[in-house]
This record gives sequence, C-alpha cells and structure tokens, in this order.
Amino acid sequence: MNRQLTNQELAQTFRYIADLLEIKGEVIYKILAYRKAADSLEALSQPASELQRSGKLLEIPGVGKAIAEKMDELLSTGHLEFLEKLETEVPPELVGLLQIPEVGPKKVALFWRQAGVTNLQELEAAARAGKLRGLQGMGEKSEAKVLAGIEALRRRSGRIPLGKAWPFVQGLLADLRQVPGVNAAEMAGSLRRMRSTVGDIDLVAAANDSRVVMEAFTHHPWVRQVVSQGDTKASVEFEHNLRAQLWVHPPERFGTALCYATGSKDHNVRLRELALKQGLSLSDQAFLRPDGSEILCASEQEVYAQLGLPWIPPELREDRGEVQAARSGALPALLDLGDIRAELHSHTTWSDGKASIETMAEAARQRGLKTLVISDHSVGLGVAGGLSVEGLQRQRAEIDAVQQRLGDSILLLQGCEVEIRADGTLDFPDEVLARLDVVTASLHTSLGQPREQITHRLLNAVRNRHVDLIGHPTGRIVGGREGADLDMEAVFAAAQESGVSLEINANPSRLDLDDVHARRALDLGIRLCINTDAHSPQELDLEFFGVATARRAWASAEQVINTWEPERLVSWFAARG
DNA sequence: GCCGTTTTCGGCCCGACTGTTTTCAGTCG
Repeated sequence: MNRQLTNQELAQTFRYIADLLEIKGEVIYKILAYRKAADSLEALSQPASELQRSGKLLEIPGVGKAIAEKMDELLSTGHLEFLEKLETEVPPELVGLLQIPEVGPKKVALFWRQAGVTNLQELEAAARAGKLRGLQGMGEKSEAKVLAGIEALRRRSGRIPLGKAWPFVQGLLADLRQVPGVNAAEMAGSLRRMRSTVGDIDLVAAANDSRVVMEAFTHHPWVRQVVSQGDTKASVEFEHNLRAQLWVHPPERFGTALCYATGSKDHNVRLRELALKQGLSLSDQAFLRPDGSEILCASEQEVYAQLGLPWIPPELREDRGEVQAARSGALPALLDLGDIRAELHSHTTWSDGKASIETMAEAARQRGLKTLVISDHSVGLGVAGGLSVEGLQRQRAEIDAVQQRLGDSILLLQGCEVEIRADGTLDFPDEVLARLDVVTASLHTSLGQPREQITHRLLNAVRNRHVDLIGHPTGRIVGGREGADLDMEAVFAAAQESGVSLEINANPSRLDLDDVHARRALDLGIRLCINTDAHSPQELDLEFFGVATARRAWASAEQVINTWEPERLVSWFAARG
C-alpha cells in the first residue's frame, strides 16, 4: 500500500482543486469551502489519516460530506477521480498563472477561453504579440502589467523567510516613527503573527494627516517602485522583491486597523461573527454600532474588550481555537522570552563554532542565562570538524577550567551534538554518551532517505536512553529544503515513551519543529526545548524566533525545559542516564 | 460546499485601488 498522505499534501490537493474550480468559473462559495478545508487540514494537530481510521473526518472544521468523501478516497487510494476529471476540463498549468501579481482567476479564464492560453509560455507570447489588449476589460496597461508580473514572478522565489523580513522591517519602522505626525507604527500581518515565512510585509501607522506618512513611505530610500498609492493605503516594492504595504489611520482608530491588518483572515472572520452577534459591524475601516456611529479603538485591547474577549496574542491568531479559548477564559499562559533560563545547544571553536567556550559562556551570562550546554559536533560530521572521543575528554578539561573562572554565575554543561549516522547508529558508543552531561542527537546527512528508513533511523536515537534532546528533528530549511520524509506520529509516540525532549531550533532558517508539529508534541505531553544552535555569541539572540514559534504552538513556560533552573535541569539530565 | 443561541435553506466580510467599462469588474488582503 502507498504511504498515507500528510495533512499538508491533502491541503495542497484541495487548494489545487479550488484553483481549478475558480478558473472554471464555479460559484465562489464552493471554492471557499475547499480552501477552508485546506486551512483546517494544515492547522490540524493530528494526521487526517488517523481521523479517517476512527471515522471522524467530518469533525474537521469546514469539512462536510462531499469533502470528507474526497479525503477518504485520497487517503485510501492515493488519487481522486473528481480531480482527474477536472484536469481534463481545465488545463492544469493555468493554476500557475494565478501566481502572477494582478492576475486572478477571472483574467486566467479570459486568457484561456478568449486567447487559447494554457500555460505561462503561451501567455507571455500572447502578451508580447499584443494579443491581450483587445480582450474584454484589457488595455495596453493591463497587458504591460501581465508582462511585468511574469518577470516579477520569475525573480521572486516565493515567500520571504521570517529571519530576513524581521530585521528589514525593524529598520523601516524606525524610519516611519521619525516622520512628523506619526503617532505609532507597527508591523502587522503574518510577520506580526511570526509565521516562519512572510508574503508581503504589512505595516500600520497612526497619524492624523495620512498624506505626509504616505509620501515618506513611498519616497523611502529603499523603495524601488511604488505599486499603488491612495489616501489610506500604499503598496511598494523594495530590492530583492520585498513588497510592503502600509495603512494609515488616525490614532483613535489605530487599534481597529492594527487588529484587522494583523489577521489572520480566518481569525478576523471569527471576530466579525462575534461582532455581528452583538449587532456590531467590524471592518478594517471602522467598528460600528447598529446606529452607524463608530466605536473608536486606539488599542487592540479595546477592540477585543468590545467583543467581550481578552486581548489575544498575535501568534495565536490563526483560527486554531483561540477565539473559543478566549471566550471561555482558556487562553494559554504563553511562554515568554523572559522565561528562558538556559541554552541547551551551542557550538564553539572545538568544532565549527566561531568563538571559544569562555566567550560563549560570557555572552550567555550577559544575556541572563543560568545554564549553557556546550554541544559541539561529533566526529561523524567531518565538515564541521566534529570531536573524537579523545577530543571530548580534552574539551571537558577546558569547560571545567572556564567554569572555575566564571564561578557560579552560570552553569556550563558538556553536551555533544551526536550524529545519527545513515545506518541509524549513533556516532559514539553508549559508554561515551553516558559520560556526557547532555546528549543531543541530530540528523545532518542522508536526509533524502525513504520514509521508512529515515524514520527508523530517528527512532533509534529517540529510544537510546542516553539521548536527552533531538536537535532540529526534521532537518527542514525555511525557504530551502523540505524536512526529511519522517513519520512524525511514530517519532512523537516514541518520544512520548522515552521522555526525550524535542527541539524547536530557533534559528530562523530552521524553526524546526515547526509550530504545528510542536503543538502536536505538546498535546501529547512531550517536553520541548528551544535552542539557538548558536555558532557565535550574536546567534544566542535568535532564541526570540524559537520562542515565537513555541508561542504559535500554544506553549507555556512549564512545557519548555529551557525555562528550568540549573538544579532542575541537572537532575533531569542525570536521571536520564 | 458548509453550516445553524436568528436559519436544514439561504446565507457565506468587505472596502481600497486600478484600469478601463463613463458606472464597474477584477484583484488583493
């Protein structure tokens, strides 16, 4: 039998169906239903295949009889007759055209039905030949836009990793806050929700005279092109194909605008539903009473309060149950960066790190950490100058010496990031692992192994009683490579049994586990750790991104072992052997 | 196609911006 489709793959299939139906010209609500089902699948904390076995597919929000049947067929057979038929009606490559900016389903349908276009090459040829300008609703400008859009599509490589967008936006916001009359300027959208990748950058500013802010924004030195500009909203493009849009509202309405622009779309729909039940109307423009008068909210707290809710942290605003939780007073007490007391995964010049043990220890101490685990690579990772057994012994002596010098201001532990070899064995025998204070096992090589093989490999490490942590479990690179094809449910089950802690690697190019996996792990009672994997003192600051990912997974401080004091950590590691 | 402390049928968020269609359709978030 074929392996089970993942939730992600199912979601992709339903989104693809929605796109095809939209080009075909189906009623919009049918299309929205497929997209809603896809959203739910992605937010699901357990595999749909599991729900299928227990006959609970209909319990997925937004999944009714028709979609449940299709899901069932996909999970059971690996294909879907409905989709195969649809693909004979609508040329599948048309879906790719939706990626072109300013080209939506209606335009694609127009190009297809009126100009015979079935793929990107044909569209480009038609545009260059001037064959689009004569179509209904098209002119020369629209035709040029299509060509420019195709070029932009070729340049950009999808969404921007959070780690790139974040520092860029800090600079931009600092400049906007300097503009005379600007009362506040904040990021919004997926960036504020701390998703691992960001589409466009959304910003909201409070000012009484929007024109001054708009001028400053569209003339910012980093701006390469102004895409659109109005009184309340402007959209620009920077170098490297970063796009940003700015909304400007008067200060007394800033909370309403910020809340709306932060989203997510589905979270906003929930809020709107609550507003409607109270006879209120909530939109990006205004929050209105039944008589049409406006409820002005300068802060988000006021928006939520009007709806009878406590303020919901942006990281939770994904319509994954947060509004219901807020209503019943069951919002989690989220982990905060200030709760972090320990860094459990760091590198030094003993392998591929840039700084000495002492420099790293001093940097950790300055950041208020009470425990630092030095976990250089093991010998198997040759490119990183991994340590041999003998090297580990010499390193232990230096760690002890640095500890002497630093006194009890910070506790240094000797760990090791031990290779999980391609055959599933660990780089060191058990008696060597037993001498280490902390053992982190990680996959770095042969990540492309088939599912069964690589899962088995990771399970070997999870079940080794000397292993305390699993580093960046899937090996994914944000905006780069997919994670290994792991059976994550099997990994979670084994972790639950062995008590091993799974890492959220805080480096923004990893963020691995991701938020959905992390939430599933927490639901199963698995303890998480959040580590920077720092190779230099500055990288210790990346913890922030890992904490954000954990917050998106609804993590509390107690569920993350980095919040523990040194004594508790030491006894936990010791008890694990 | 989904859903129900207004409904098992009739809704499903809605406004800004752009280009072209001189009154609106398409896209976007």
